[in-house]
Amino acid sequence: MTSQRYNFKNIELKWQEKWQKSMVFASKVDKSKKKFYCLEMFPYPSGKIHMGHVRNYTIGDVLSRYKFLKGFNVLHPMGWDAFGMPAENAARENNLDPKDWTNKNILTMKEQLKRLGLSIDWDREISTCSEEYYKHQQLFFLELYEKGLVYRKENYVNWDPIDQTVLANEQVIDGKGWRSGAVVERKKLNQWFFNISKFSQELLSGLEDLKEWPNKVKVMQKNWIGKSFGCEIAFQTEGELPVKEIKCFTTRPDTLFGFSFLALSVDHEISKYFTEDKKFQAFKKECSKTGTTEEAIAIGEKIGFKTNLMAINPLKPTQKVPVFFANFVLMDYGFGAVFGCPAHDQRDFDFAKKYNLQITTVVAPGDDSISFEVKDEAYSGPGVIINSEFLNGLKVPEESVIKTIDILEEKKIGKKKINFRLKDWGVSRQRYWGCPIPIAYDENGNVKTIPKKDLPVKLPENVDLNSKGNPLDFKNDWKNITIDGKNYKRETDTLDTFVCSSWYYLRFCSPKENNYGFTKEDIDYWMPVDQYIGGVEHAILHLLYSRFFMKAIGYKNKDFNFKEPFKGLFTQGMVCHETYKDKNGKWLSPDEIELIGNQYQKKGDPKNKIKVGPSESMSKSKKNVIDPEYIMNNYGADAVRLFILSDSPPEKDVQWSDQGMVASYKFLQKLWMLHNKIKIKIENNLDIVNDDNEVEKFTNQMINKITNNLENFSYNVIIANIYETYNFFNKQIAKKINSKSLKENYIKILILLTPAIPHFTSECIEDLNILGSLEWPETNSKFLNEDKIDYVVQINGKKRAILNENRDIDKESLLDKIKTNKMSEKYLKDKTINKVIFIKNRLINLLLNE
RNA sequence: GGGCGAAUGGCGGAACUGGUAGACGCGUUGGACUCAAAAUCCAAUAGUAGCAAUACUGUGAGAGUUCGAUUCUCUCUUUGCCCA
Repeated sequence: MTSQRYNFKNIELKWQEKWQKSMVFASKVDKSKKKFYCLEMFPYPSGKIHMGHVRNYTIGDVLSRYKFLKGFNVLHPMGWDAFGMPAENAARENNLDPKDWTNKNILTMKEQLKRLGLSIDWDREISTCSEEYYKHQQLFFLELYEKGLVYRKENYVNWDPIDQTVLANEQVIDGKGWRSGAVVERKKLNQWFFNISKFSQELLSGLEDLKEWPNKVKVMQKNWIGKSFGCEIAFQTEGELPVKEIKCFTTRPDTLFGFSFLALSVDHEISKYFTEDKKFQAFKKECSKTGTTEEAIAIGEKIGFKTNLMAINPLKPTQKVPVFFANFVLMDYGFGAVFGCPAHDQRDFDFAKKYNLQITTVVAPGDDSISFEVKDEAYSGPGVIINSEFLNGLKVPEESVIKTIDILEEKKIGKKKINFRLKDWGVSRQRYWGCPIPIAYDENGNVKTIPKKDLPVKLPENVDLNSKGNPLDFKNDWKNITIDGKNYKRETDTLDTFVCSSWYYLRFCSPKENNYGFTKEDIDYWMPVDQYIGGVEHAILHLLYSRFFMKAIGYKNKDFNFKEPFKGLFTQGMVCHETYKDKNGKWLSPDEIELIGNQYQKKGDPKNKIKVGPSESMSKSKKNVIDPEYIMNNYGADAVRLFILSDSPPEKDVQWSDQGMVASYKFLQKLWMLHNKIKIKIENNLDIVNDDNEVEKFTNQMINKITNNLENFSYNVIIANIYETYNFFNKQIAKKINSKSLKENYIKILILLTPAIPHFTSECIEDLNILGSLEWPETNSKFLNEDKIDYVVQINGKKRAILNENRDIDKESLLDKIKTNKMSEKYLKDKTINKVIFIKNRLINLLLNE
């Protein structure tokens, strides 16, 4: 006798053990079957899983299980993005080894993920901090170096002068170090770069082939790559310095008659003539205080340092304008020099106002505004060129830019040029907990690659994490090496963790291959990833870097036969919760408060009234988190899966609701009761009725609905479909019903529910003694179309009646039916029908003469 | 400032290529069971008027296309995200 209560604790554990033992989710290359590679972004092992993980992996699991039941050979792996700063910080705070901290977290989180009942092939588990993983990455680094895609150059970093360490952008808060509070300086360091900009055009064009990517992600990448069409102009200069010309890149050569100054980056090569100039050095230091982001430059005050050089307007040689160094010009855009046209660029406008430079309007908004003059702010919109001699009248922007470039080329003043905003990828991190770079330097600082046979370069253990700066710098026994009898010092920077995540999807195809990161046979079969699922926060960097990595590996590699790693991309929304602050403005977590009447107060402290804030993405800092482990222990994995899928479409944010969670739990209990009732009817062969196809019809319609909703990622609607199914069967079961048909269709229904609530349906199927493998049910189209249809009858476009009539009825017959219906008395009496609009099997609209 | 979305009951959200707006869930209300409560079950639930059948209004605001618009076009408002 089945128990009346659904005991999720025993049942979920039982099935998780069964799945693991029988290795149902183990995947191997099988060319006779169609493959499906489903990948969710792998987690950072921060300690415990959070609701965001639950949502991400539940979505992926629904898809994997569906494809599995559809007969695909599914690859659904999981691993750990295990290098990175939090481990180093946590280890320092708790006096631990980052490795131990990380591995402990991995064990915890793996258990939690298993507890969710995911259909993961755990045999393919990888961890990026293991030598088995990063040794291949070091080999890739050397290969890319050989192909000329890796190079070293000096670049600015955020430098914390107290901690003597390099800070990541997110560690700089209001211009100060997050830990020390010291004012952050810009400092130049030698760093390694991946030449991603070499592929700018390819990365841009490749977006067009990504048909199954959300458009917004493609737009974001496109903007990030930032292709602009413009012109390179060499300005002749006069002055006391031995400088004859300065090259600029501009997208607005058409505003050249509005030229009023030339601005250089403080790192421009001309700055070498100012190394002795104390005022310039002070100015340069001042510039280093403003951030390097484009936004900081746009908001910050524009300051300049006037040189004694004058630049000549190539289109109007009588005009000579001053040359400045300015803080808003960056060396890595164009040539580190821009020409200033204050009337039509707000940045230039602000600068010109400050230094009292000429502002000449050269674009007017329309033909009728030739006398237009820029006054309080720059005008950057469309219009026509004015005040520009032979350029006058050109339409901005569609003809002005191109025609001006033609003229400049003809006069041999400028050259057409395409510029990309995308900069090369700096991969050096002055950190311990990362993949070592397989490079050493001789005593003169020359680069020596570590011989491939000596890989991996292992990350040393027992380092002193409390030292200032990068601990590897102080690890002399590791740092000093000899290669072929010569002494070298190792590179002590480690690789950006984005490198690790740029190829992990390949490693999942060949997780145990020892000689190389993957085998060709494996990736030829499994790649590309058919569906990649993760947060939109990775829309730019991670996805762009991964696409680059694919191209870099394929570069000069004839064997390589695919270009894009992720065929389909799905970006899921976040899990949100209200925020709570107590009377002192301190954040409180949901379990620290209680509702008394209409007012929240702190538990055990009735005087402490709580202010409820808006719902925001769950975050530790705001304490608005719900612990998945607590939820799983109290309600079970299937109930959490059901809830997390139910309330919002997966691509949108979902609002956590305790009531919704409880409702999902209760629903499973109800579903279990229903199962028991159905089971009794089936087993006892009750109610043998011959003429009963209601159940069959409903089931077939539901197969159709759920299948379509699965294909469209409408997972929230699937949950509604499950509720509908319950409501239907719960009504049917009270009636006399054909047991044989009930059994056949109920099994199909259980399969339909499996992607969402796999433990539950597995238990039900076993409970009915159904043996053998299960397949996704096919729709019998004969049940999809009802024999009778509710026809909407509209009079002058307004719904007036619904007639239940035969399918495929023709216009005239339907009209006859209407005329004999009682409604005609009310609406059609004394009126003439002017026109009839008839949509087959749907609607009829009668237009009357009033 | 630019780009891309979004706006539907008290709430989360459904609605295939324009064709019955509000599926499904939450909440609320009423009822059953109970000494009572919880749990469970049943019913109602966009608004207005009406005992009711029913009628009118209604998908952020305004216009347009159409026999017909939540859906398509334009303008505006609010809001989210990304870039600046």
